[in-house]
Amino acid sequence: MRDQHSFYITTPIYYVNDVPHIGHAYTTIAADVLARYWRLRGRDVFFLTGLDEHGQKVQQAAAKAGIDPQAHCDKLAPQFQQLWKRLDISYDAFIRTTDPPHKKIVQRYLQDLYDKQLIYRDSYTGWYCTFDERFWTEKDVSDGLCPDCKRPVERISEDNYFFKMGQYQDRLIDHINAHSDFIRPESRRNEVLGFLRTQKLGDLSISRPKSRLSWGIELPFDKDYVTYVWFDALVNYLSALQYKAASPSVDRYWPASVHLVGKDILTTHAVYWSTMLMALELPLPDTVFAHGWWTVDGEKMSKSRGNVVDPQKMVDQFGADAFRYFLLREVPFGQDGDFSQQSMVTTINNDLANGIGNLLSRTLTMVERFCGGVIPPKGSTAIPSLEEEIERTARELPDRMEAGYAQLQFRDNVQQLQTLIGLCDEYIDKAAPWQLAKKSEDLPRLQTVLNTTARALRVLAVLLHPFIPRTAEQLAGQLGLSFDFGKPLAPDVYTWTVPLADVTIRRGAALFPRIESQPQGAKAVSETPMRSPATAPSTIQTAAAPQPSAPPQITIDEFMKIQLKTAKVLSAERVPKSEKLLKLRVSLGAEERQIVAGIGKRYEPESLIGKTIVIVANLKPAKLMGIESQGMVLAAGDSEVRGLATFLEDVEPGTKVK
RNA sequence: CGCGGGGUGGAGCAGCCUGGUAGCUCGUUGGGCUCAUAACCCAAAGGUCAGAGGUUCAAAUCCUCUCCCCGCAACCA
Repeated sequence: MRDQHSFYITTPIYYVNDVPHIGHAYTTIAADVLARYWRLRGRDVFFLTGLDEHGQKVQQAAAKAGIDPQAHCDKLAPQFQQLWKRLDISYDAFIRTTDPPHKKIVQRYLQDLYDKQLIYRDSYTGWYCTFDERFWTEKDVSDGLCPDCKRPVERISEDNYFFKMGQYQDRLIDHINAHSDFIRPESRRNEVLGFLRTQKLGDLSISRPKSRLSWGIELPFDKDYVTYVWFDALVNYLSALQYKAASPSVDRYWPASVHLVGKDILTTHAVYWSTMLMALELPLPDTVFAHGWWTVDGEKMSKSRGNVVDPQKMVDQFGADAFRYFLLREVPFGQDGDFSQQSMVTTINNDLANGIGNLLSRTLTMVERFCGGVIPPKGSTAIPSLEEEIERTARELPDRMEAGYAQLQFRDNVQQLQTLIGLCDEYIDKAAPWQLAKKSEDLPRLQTVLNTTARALRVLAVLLHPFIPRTAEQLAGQLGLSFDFGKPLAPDVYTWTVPLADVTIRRGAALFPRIESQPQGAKAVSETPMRSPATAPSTIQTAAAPQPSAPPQITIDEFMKIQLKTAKVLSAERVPKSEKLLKLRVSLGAEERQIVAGIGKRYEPESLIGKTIVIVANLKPAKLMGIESQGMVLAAGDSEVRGLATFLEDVEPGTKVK
């Protein structure tokens, strides 16, 4: 079992078929900040990230591209690795679930559980969605469509292997209760506890027959099956230690200190992974931390909206450090946040350009001008109260930051640093070194002002490093110091007490130039998701990513099976308790129909009365929230209704439409 | 009565558990300074803390009800 000195942090392994977006970057940057901080403090850090490369979607995409799945993965993997490089992610290992050693280890664990009779075979019947790679219950499926992605589901009955997850329910509840830091933030912990207390935890299917899915890790005890993707993926946290790190690394690093995850995969980690570990008789991680999600300009991020934020673009435009800083400073870690270009620019200008950048700039200029470019020793006091406050703040800062990091409160930590910067600005203004420089008898006071500020900057360089590694190095360098941030810093660097004097500064470019133009919103930078000039010669093969497949062509006969008719809306009202359903009574001339339509978000019921619309007249009736719907209205838009089909002329109700 | 989160100066949030002068960031206005990246400093304006009722010497904070918003679930025939 790992000793307290070591620190093992992980990100989820990202699905290789995904295009990297702000969410991937967020988790990984947060992990990097922690890793960098604890390395500086001398802990034995192991930082793992990587890729999940198995599963149906990879298999399909590869088939489509006409290449081997492994080749497909090899093609896509670099887009993540390149991004991490640009963002200065200091991972210690990058795992890919197609690594042969990983596969072996997964198989070993599977065999182990099978031998202990914790995995058994049973038959299962259900509706299966190929796209989502999951089964749905009868209740979930409507009209043969997957409730999630709306693609057709298939009725599948097959034998599968199940992990006896259910038997660990009580033990898991006890564990969560006994370890207040196990699931964080607290609201998430309550959520999981609520789930475990009120629902019976079932067993977990951990296999897929090869006939359906071949791209996976073969079950060691049945060569006709591969393992279910989560079993494969979660084990990465353990397997990486066995072949990616210096031996004996399981002992050295397990259990993990922090699994960082997005809130969407909390259950998987808190429940599946925990029970798997229990079954394997291994200790559970110290903390599973679920962070929030980003919206973009107030809207959900999605491919169809075209507002996916491309981290590469952000780096091109603002630089890696500014992007890193913004993500962790904008929102308390754990909560959801909104990304907008505007707030990004504001933050960069205020905190980085006008804050730390400007403080360094003004300090160095004065050292140059008044002290010949050499940081002067401390002289006599200039403004005792402020000097004391700066010193006290700087002395307390390391401990406060450490507490913040222990709680993963990045934003608080950043704000602490801003406080010190603000104090220094105030101090400079009030002490007015440019006035002191005019009289030689004020020289000792001038020296104190510049020395105090330089010392604060030294502290800031070190404490800023985890967030903005490259800039921190420049900052130290311009101060005439050289820190090797790759290694643990001598403890005294953190202490205010160490004198700083007679160092020749090396003034350089502005740390963060101010951004003057007010760009047009985040969309401008995100609309071209790929192939920016900077992502360079398309080594990144985007064509291999899954494309929405074109619908098959139909014949005129097939179309004629659909009977479309005009209908006049007689009455309309909302379906109680539904979000978007309207109950319409329509006239088809001879007959009347009741239709339930999901257009209540776009239209008020009253506004529809008297309108002539188009309906599908021969659709099999169905019940929606208990109300029968005898047809369907035609409207533009996919998940979001954009407009209702109607006519320029007055048309008799019941007229055929084709 | 589906589950949960929330409504605090123009914007975004903290404070609420453990009642006692309403705080932060941004923005706005006025002033100062000139070392600095039109940066920095100071000051000011701006809030019936969603609404109503209750408990209390005292309520943003505790209790009850109402209204509204946002997730999730159900629903897009």
